[in-house]
Amino acid sequence: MDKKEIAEIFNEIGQLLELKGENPFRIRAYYNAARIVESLQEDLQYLVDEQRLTDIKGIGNDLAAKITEMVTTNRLEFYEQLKASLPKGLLDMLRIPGFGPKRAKIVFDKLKVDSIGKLEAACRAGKVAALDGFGEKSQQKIIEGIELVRKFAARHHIHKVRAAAEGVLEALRALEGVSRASVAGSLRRCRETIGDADFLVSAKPKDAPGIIAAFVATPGVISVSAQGETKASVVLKGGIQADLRVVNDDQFAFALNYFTGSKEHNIAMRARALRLKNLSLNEYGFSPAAEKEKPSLRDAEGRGRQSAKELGSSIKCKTEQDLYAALDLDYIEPELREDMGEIEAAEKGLLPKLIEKENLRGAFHVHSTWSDGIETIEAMAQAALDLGLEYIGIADHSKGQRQANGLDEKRLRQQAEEIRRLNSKQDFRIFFGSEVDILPDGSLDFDDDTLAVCDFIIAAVHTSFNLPAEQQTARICKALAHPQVTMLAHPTGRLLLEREGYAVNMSDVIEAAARYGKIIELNAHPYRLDMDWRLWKRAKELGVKCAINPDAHNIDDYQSLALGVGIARKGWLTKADVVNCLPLKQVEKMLLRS
DNA sequence: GCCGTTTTCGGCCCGACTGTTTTCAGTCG
Repeated sequence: MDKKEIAEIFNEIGQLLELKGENPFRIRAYYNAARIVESLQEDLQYLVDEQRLTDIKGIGNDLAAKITEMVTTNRLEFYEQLKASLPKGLLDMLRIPGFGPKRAKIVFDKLKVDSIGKLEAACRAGKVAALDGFGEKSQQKIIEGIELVRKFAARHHIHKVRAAAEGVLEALRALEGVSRASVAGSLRRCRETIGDADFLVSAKPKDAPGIIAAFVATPGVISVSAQGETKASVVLKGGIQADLRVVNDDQFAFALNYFTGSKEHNIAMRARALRLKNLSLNEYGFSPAAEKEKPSLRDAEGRGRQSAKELGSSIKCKTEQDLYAALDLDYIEPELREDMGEIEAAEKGLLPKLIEKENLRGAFHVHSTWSDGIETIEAMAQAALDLGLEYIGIADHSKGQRQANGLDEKRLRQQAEEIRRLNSKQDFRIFFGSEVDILPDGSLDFDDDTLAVCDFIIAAVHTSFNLPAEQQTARICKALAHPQVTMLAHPTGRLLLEREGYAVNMSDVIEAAARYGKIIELNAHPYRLDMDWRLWKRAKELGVKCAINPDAHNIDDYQSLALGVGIARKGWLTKADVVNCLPLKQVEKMLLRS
């Protein structure tokens, strides 16, 4: 079993234990282990062989034994038994919003409901409302939740959520009484996919209800899931869940930090506040750590909450920078907040200076009317110049892409002429490349003499998506070994290709790129946004360079470069890691060398 | 199930909202 499979099993164990009503801390240990294993960089087999699993924080004797069992025998007895003890459909039901393990257990015990289908039938028959702790409203919410699950099963692509969020944020900023407003959550952290869009606003308490009311009435809101005095949840067009919180301005930095997350980063921050300063940290501020038997904050209707707020004012933080400083940490950019080493690095002053959008001086992988682009080379070059870039790399499709009007050897040489002509008459450099198909056996769509016509070659998989992972990986690694290949296009092509059954072992691909000194493209195109940020972190460690490319087929596609930079930041990439941050002269040198 | 300048037990982050309660449990982030 590989890391991903093991992580999935640990996650599932966590859910199953929740359904059984197990100790929540034991459950957390499994979720935690899933995350740790998935992002582990060392080879699992080595760790098992050398019995070093327990050296990893969060993995004790028990989990180490379970990992060892999975690695060596390809199964886990404990998991098999656990799974067999509960009906399979129970896990599915947890995907229904507002319907967690406790309720799943109740409907199963009382009504023998063990699937989403049966749950829906029971709701429609009015049986769920009659249960203790349930009612008409819960029953209706479950029905709506089931509809939502069916309609919008997946997380949303960040391009889509960003576009929807921009309008909402603008509307919030324009509201009477709003002093500061920001997006938060995974949108701010720049995850490739987003579960829901989080918004945070600061305002005087008296203005909060009006702001909430305006938020739920924002154009684009199709339904309201929850509406309180300081918090509301809605569904935006396209099925995007959006949450808003309103806080006082002196709480804004704390709340922004809290709601930006990640959850794991928050937990680490709170633990640090307790350990180092004996302070309790929440979304409103710092407060002295509570005594052992803490008085119930709920009892004294309102007063408890108020006193917590008063205590919170003991250390003021106007900005998140202040907050990190209060915990003796350098400021941590939102993209890094995954509890993947950023806190340790911030403590030691070792955080990298992340790449900025302004650092980009050019972009490779631009298409034109020569293949399937909708603009001429000249128009694409002009648009790039208007954006402040100094160069682009044209890379139209090779002859294998017939449907995309791929260029054969003859047209490729004609295109070389055209680009030479354009370069001679304008003060902007166009590099001449080709997006060459990697054939199923790993060879390239052009012979070496033809490849030599180009300044650079982007190798790309466009066919045989459904090869077994091992074969797919070997195919790509073979192409990377080709001396004339400069970079690899859309290495995972996740969002487009996963649907086609595309599977590739990216760790091997990154290692091959390191071995042969090849560049890996970070494809920022909306349909191809590439590679998990953990993989970019790995690539950086191995010294593999990245090219943030728009895969542009029209002028608007350049806009996605900004998002590409966000993902690169998430992978801890700096200017030095990204080849299109290089000035023109150095790019020329680099391409001539290869 | 993990962890330990309070280490082999007793902790483990914290609060809002909802719907069902008449004092709270469940869920979510």
